[in-house]
Amino acid sequence: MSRTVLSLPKAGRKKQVEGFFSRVYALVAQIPPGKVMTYGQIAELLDNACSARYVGYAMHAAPKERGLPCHRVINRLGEMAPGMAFGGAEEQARILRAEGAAFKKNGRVDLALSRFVP
DNA sequence: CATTTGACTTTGA
DNA sequence: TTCAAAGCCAAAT
Repeated sequence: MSRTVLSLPKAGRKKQVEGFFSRVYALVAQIPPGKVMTYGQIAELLDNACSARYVGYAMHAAPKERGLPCHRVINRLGEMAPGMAFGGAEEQARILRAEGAAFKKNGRVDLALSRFVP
């Protein structure tokens, strides 16, 4: 099977793993509650030195223990991670709504209002 | 060092 | 908004 999950830096690993992932973590950690950011937005803030694809990938490898509000990071459509990254898209939407994020009738986040702009 | 893959984005229809 | 295809960059094997 193709694990290819790029295994995120394990806690027991050496230092200096902080390459691209930690950078995303730091940025996501700066997202205030009630606000969300798109992968492309983060990628752009990272000096465009990376592709939006990898930004989301950093989330996939982002350990929740790190206190990383990955649930505030969504795609440009205002949708969250497919499948179950947080327990379900509905659960995810509920969390963002609890933080005060603006939601559209479509059930998606209103990026026009909840987009975090540094 | 080359290949593969991916929580995305953009453009066109 | 949705569907489809291409582009993109970085890390793992």
